Amino acid sequence: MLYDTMSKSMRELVPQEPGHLKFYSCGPTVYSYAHIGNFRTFLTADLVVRTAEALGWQVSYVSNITDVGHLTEDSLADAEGEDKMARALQSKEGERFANVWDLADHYADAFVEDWRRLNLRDPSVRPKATQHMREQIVAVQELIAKGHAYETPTGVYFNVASFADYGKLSGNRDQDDLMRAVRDVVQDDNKRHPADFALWKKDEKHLMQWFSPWGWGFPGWHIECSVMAMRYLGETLDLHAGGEDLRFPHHECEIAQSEALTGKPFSKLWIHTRFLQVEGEKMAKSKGNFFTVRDLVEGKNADPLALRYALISVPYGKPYNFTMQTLRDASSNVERFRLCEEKVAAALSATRPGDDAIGPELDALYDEALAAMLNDLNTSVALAKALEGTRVILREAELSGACADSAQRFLDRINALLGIVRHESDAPASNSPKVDEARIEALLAERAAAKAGKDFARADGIRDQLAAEGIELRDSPEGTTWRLKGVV
RNA sequence: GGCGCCGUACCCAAGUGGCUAAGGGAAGGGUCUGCAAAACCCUCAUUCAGCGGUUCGAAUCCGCUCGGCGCCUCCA
Repeated sequence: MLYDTMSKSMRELVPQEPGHLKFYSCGPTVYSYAHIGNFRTFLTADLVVRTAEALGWQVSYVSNITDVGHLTEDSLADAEGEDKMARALQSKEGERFANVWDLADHYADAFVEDWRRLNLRDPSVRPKATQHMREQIVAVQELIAKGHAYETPTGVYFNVASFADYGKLSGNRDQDDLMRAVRDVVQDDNKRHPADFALWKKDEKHLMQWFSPWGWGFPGWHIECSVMAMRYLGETLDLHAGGEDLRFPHHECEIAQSEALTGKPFSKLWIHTRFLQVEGEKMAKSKGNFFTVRDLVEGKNADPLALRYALISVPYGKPYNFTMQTLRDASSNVERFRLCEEKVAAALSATRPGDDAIGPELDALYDEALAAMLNDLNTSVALAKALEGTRVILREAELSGACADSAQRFLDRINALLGIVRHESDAPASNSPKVDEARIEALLAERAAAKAGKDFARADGIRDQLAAEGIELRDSPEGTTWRLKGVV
């Protein structure tokens, strides 16, 4: 069950081909590092995939990378390269790149790195817009042939008047009304209707350009997703996802193009992830509350799993106010899973005799977590059930071998569903801590000696010293371990 | 002007007609510990922004008021 943005109601997601989900999720434009708001949206897609897989479905999951810098749709076509990527190239961070292509590659690679750090499943296909130029040109030609598009001196435009359903997703049916409200709309006199949108822009000065039947230029923003989605998933998708801002115009335009082309529904269901706010305000660089994944993970030593936990802790359909406190809360929760992993690993090798006292309870909790995810991805409840499971595991003084097997199964299944127990990819889990491990070991040895000699003042002194450096000690009968605490 | 969301304990937050209003964090008490930390156990909303209404019954439905927020051709 998912909340479908098109019908504005809860609808059951039923794949056209039983047990095989065809899913497209709009990816980022790679002109900068992706921020945590971007990732809330991609995390939603990830959870859809994981939930479908938990059901035993096969999932064809396509998530694109937009590596073409698009102009504002209504800007004049002579925009002198003033698109997002060109602007990024001219910015301070962009100076190190030789050209826009290098810039796009760099940020695309960084994006995939962050993606894996946050434990997102790799899509079946991660197509790039620049690698599907021919298909885009062909699609535009077809739209012209079918009378849904026309050429002007500045480009090729989709004729909105030719598609009666335009506005069915966003509710923006009254174009005059829309025009009245929108400020700063630059009119292009060559367009037949203000709402017509570009399929192809003629521009011989653009930093990225391709040759087409209409001369040199570049494709409109919306056409790439239509083309790539249909190329890999067929004419009708089961589900299409994206951020709430994409509902209009991007997805509205995708529908118009795709359905004009095929005469078939473009997607059965649509879901849109609400925007993330930070410290009560919209994220903005000027407000100082703008965070990329690497800002938090590298700059603040945040555990990537904790960040993932925090970002999925509120269901995708609700507004979410991200704060540093939320991240700290998430850290202690993620720590619980880690403790369980250690405890279970130890119990597995100990193979103590005894009954499986916790198996049925854990299985029930997993079922409840899955049921919550099936209910419009209710991550709050799913996470609560997962946490209750850790309590069940941790409250046992000693896990029997049978209990350990059950606990392991629970952790594996929870991790497959929510991705919060352990890292799944080979990507570096976190940055190598900038600490001198040998020195810490030496101090721990000294402290152990001090403790043995009842010199507790010295022992506590060492503990305080390390604590000041963000290193937390834990004494146990087996000895002392240490770990680096995040500084968020 | 159009479309839409939210207001639940100190904080985050689930619950959308009916058993004791999930879960986490913080806080307080206890077990453990040389002392801590971590872990575990216990405590922590007669009440769901306010006011009316519908109903045998509402945090949940309807209306109004107050407060906060998002999207509307750059944006996840």
